[in-house]
Amino acid sequence: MARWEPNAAERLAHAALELFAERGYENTTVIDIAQRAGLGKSTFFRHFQDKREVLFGGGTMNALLAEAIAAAPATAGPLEAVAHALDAAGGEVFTPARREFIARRQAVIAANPELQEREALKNLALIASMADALKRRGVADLTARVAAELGALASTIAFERWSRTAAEDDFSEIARQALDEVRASTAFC
Amino acid sequence: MARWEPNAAERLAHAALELFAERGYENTTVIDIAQRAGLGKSTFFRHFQDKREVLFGGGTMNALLAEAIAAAPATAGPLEAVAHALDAAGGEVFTPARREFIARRQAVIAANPELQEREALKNLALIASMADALKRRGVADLTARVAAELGALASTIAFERWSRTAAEDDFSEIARQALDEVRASTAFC
DNA sequence: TACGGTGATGGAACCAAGTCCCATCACTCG
DNA sequence: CGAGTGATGGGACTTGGTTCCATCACCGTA
Repeated sequence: MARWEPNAAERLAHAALELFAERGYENTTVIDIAQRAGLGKSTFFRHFQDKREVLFGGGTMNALLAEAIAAAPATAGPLEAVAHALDAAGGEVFTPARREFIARRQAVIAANPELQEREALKNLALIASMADALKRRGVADLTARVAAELGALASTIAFERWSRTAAEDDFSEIARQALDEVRASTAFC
Repeated sequence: MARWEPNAAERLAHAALELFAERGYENTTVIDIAQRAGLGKSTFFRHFQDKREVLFGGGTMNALLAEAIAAAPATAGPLEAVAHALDAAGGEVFTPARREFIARRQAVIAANPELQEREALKNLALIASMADALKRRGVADLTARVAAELGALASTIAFERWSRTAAEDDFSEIARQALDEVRASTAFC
């Protein structure tokens, strides 16, 4: 079924992360990445829209969260539905097996403003996606936006904690805890 | 005091907005911008870090909001302090005189993902700046982050409404109203 | 076995963003 | 009037990103 070496995109993403970690994002050329993956520059841009995107390619995250929100029990309030989504993220994306990889990726992003910009935009899209999913459940517009925003904040906080854990803690549990703390904090505002 | 034609940065920003509105961001070259301002490419990059930054240059916003939060009455809670900051923004930045200009700028940004990325990052910095200012008032870390996030959301909503108003409504009032609505919405989460 | 179709690839030519470096020019001060 | 200062102009260069075309590996079919 597979021609040539398969998984070109995956190989490129892997090579890119390696090189970024070794020499930094700025000191790595697209040609460098392609060469390490045994490919050419053209092929790189056939698989990724631009150099940044090679770190953000696996993005089915939006759909995953939206579906999880849609699938939450009808009795669940907005934040409960969001909690459902974070649960799903813990089960499918932020798994113990990927923790190391994701943490290294995050370190690379943290070291480069260009990548932070891309991440910020992806995060906005994620929030919009969650808010839309909530509205489709009949949640009022503004409430949906607030809930999505609070969910994103909880997710960020949970991610910070989870990626620092040495133990193989479950992201879902950490996220639920973070979301509870965030919800409690709104009372003090 | 002034040599040559003064206000090079201002002239460049003005020329850039004109050209972006005329032909779009992507179809405008840095050289085009510089030429319309009567300057050279080198001079453009001497005044702005990159092509995107020409639309975000006037950014003393962070300091403005942080100072307004610091200056809020000691009795004010986190969200009241944030409201104070939005008030200041309405008085210094989102003034009736600049409404038209800012709205056109926003239209250009809305039409281009590259510019949206930059804006998203600036917005993150703004939130961090507000959260820091709140912490310096003794607000608990998490509460500060939540309040800053809610403030940013209120600001975004207020801006959407303000830039669409034909009348010369006061941003501060709209923002206060939006913040109240956001606060109320947290109860339904 | 031979042949054409398909899809992934490689590479060259090209444009624009951004950097570096140096010459130049306008103005100021002694 | 001459030296210093700071903004400018422009050219050479690297890299990101696009476009186009030739190539190559595999597949199905005759």
